[in-house]
Formats: sequence, structure tokens, C-alpha cells
Amino acid sequence: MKMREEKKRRLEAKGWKVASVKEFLRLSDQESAYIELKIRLAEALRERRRQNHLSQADLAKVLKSSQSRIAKMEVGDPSVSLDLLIRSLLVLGTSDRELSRIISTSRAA
Amino acid sequence: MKMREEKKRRLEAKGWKVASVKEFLRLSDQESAYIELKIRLAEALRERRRQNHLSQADLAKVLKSSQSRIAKMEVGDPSVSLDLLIRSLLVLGTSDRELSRIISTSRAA
DNA sequence: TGACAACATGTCAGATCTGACATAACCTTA
DNA sequence: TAAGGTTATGTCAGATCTGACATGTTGTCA
Repeated sequence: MKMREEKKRRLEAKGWKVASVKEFLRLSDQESAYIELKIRLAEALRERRRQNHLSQADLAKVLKSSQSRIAKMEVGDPSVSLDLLIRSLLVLGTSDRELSRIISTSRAA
Repeated sequence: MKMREEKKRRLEAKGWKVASVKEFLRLSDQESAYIELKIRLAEALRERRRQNHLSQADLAKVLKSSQSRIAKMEVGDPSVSLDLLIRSLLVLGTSDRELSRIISTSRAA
């Protein structure tokens, strides 16, 4: 449990270099779906931030959070929930339609 | 804060009778988007359960939760997070595409 | 009407998440 | 290389969420 958390974590941090989280770690379907979904939301958040030329510290102010929390959000750290990610995107004005797109867009393998 | 929570709560419990959560309570855009999103997920969960002819107690077993928690999920109670709702749907085999559809499908006014 | 199954609501201890702080690692540019 | 701006990682107290239990409500059927 602890070990796997760590693995997930490192994986998400580097993340993008790995084609499939699942086959590498042998996670269950739900687990991998959850993680990959989180990563998509994380990436979307980062994109939005960059498009607006904001630093993590700037965004933290907007979201009433902290720079470190933003950093963790953007790498899909296990300590951040989908809830926080989605709420953050909503605060940034993401529409349901966009959210929907983010969620269904599958990551290139 | 407390008052509003209660209002939201009752509203979500009865919920379906109200056209727009927002204009009734004057919530901010994010707040209402969040609540309405939660309600869509909640409804989707209930639909899935019913399609499978399961009682809330049955579903609780599958999800390793309790009947009362399922009930709260299905009415979008403030005490349940998007995280729990989404994880539950994923456990029930909901695909990204379906999830995406649930999220973007706007509720009839 | 009573009995029963299903669903809703209230509460709470323990689990998990969050903002904040400290600090490290990374990049530019001078 | 030093300084400065940005991002990453570790930690933790307080906030929030969760499963479980108790109890209340609703609907159905005999």
C-alpha cells in the first residue's frame, strides 16, 4: 500500500514518459482509470495556467491555495483529489463541455 | 456558511423540482456548476444501480461502503465529494466516454 | 392495519485532504 | 558563478470526507 503509493507518485511526477500506467504497475482497471483521469485534469490545469502566463504562485492566489499545492495538483500527486482539481478548473471558468472533453480525451500511447 | 450549506442540502435532496439552483440561491458560477455537476453524477449513479436491479444495500457491498453513504451519494449530499462519486462510477465500469457524457449533459430547465 | 423491504437522515470516530511553511531542485541571465 | 524567479518535495495541524451505526420515512402487499 505504501510502496504502491510511492510508485504511483513517482510515476505521476515523471508520468508523461510512460505509455500505460496500468501495464507497468499492474493496477486494477478502476485504479488506472482513476489515475489517468487525474493526470488529464492535472495537465489541463497546467495548460490553462500557462495560457494565461501565470506562475504557480499567481494561480495559488487566484485559487486561494498555495504554490506547493498547485505544483502537486499539476503532477497529479496522490494527495490531491479529483474534487480539488475539478473545482479549480471550474473556478478558472472551464465549462462543462470543456471538462467533458478533458475527461474523455485519451492520452496518446 | 452554515445556513447556505443547509439550503443547498435541502435543495439537493428535493432537487429535481427546481429548475436552476443558481438563480434560486444566488450562488456564484463555480458553486452552481459544482453542485449541478455533482447532481448529474449522482443521478447517473442511481440510474446505473437501478439498471442492475440492485438495492442501495446491494450496491454498498459492491462499493465497500454503506447503504446510508449510497443514499447520500444519490442525492448529491454536501458530505460526498466528486471524488467519491467518480470513483464509484469507475468501479461500476463507467468508461471515460460515458463519464464525459454524464458531465456535459445539461439538465433540462 | 401490520409487517417488511427500500430509502433517507443524523451523528461520529477515524481516515483522507488541504493550505501553509520550509527547503530543495531547476533555469535563465548577468 | 551568483542571484533571482519558478517549480518540486516533505511535513503537519486543521479541515473535510467516509463508513458505519441508529433511527426515521415511505411504499407495498397481505
